[in-house]
Amino acid sequence: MAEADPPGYELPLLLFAGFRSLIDELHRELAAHGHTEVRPVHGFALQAIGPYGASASEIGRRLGVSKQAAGKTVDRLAALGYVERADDPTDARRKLIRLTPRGLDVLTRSAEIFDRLRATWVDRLGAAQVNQLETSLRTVVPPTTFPVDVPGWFG
Amino acid sequence: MAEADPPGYELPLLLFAGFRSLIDELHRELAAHGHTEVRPVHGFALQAIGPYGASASEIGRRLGVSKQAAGKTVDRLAALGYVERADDPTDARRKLIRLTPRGLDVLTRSAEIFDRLRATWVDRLGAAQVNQLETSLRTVVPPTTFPVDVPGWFG
DNA sequence: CGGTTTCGACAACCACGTTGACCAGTTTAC
DNA sequence: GTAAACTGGTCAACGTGGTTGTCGAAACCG
Repeated sequence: MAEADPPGYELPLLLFAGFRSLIDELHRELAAHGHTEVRPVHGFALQAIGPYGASASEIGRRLGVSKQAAGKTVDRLAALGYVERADDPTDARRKLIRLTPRGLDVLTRSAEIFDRLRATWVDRLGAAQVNQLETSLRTVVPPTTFPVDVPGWFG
Repeated sequence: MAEADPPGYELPLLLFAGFRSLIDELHRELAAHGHTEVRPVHGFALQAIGPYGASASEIGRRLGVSKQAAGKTVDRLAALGYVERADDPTDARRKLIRLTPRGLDVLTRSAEIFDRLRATWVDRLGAAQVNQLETSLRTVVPPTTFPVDVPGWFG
């Protein structure tokens, strides 16, 4: 006979709880390495800036928010010492946002931490299950909302 | 040799994209049924209120936010017509927050929509895969952060 | 009874998003 | 080459969802 399917609302809850547990753990670890002020939103922004820098408008487009919102986030990241603004010699309007060493540090550390976190999932589920989980998700998530285009939808 | 594991950051991104795609679709459908103003946060709050009602402080505790924040959310939900405040005859301090028919409607509709959404995942992945995905997640998410205790972490 | 706790509300504040407006600088079209 | 159109960054006003602190009224408990 048919297996008793759980109610549909459990799926989003589980996805969210899984995501959240990873993000919470990430920020616990980051805080333990001196990055106590950085918040999930900042991580997405730093990722959007990337190693080569970007303009505020570009960041906004990558994140799916207005350039004004991106500008505010850059203000905040600059105040925290994660990025710095530099004039663009080829375009006097543009300000190039670049990661500081501290900003780069949070990015590389995040990558390490995520790798370690994934490894703990492999420990508990096995590599096959984790790969399966990833391929399953990859086939159902609409590619347009991936990889960035993240914030703003919650509030 | 070892299979090439994806970088660790892909896992949270996939989880989030999966969650987000479901929530986005939910709110598209709700909007199509007249619930155009309700936001994801409100859904969690309505769920926390439940069919028997709750006080604002209780809602705050269930959601993991302050009673003041819960009170503001209740204000908004009341303005949108999803809940109403009633005096508690057994405790003159308390105000009982109850779902209006409209509030109940959004909840029952959400349940239907989530069921339908899960069914589309089953169509694309097969029942076994979806069940597998759910059991995998169930084993790795810390039970303390489940099922509620949701908002406030992002901002 | 009196001390402590709890509920709901008010105020001030913060983080992060939105629009609209504006200037300065760059591109494009004629 | 100049005028028009577009683009980048910033300022202002506002909305929403959080926070803490304070407070009076009601309930609980010794």
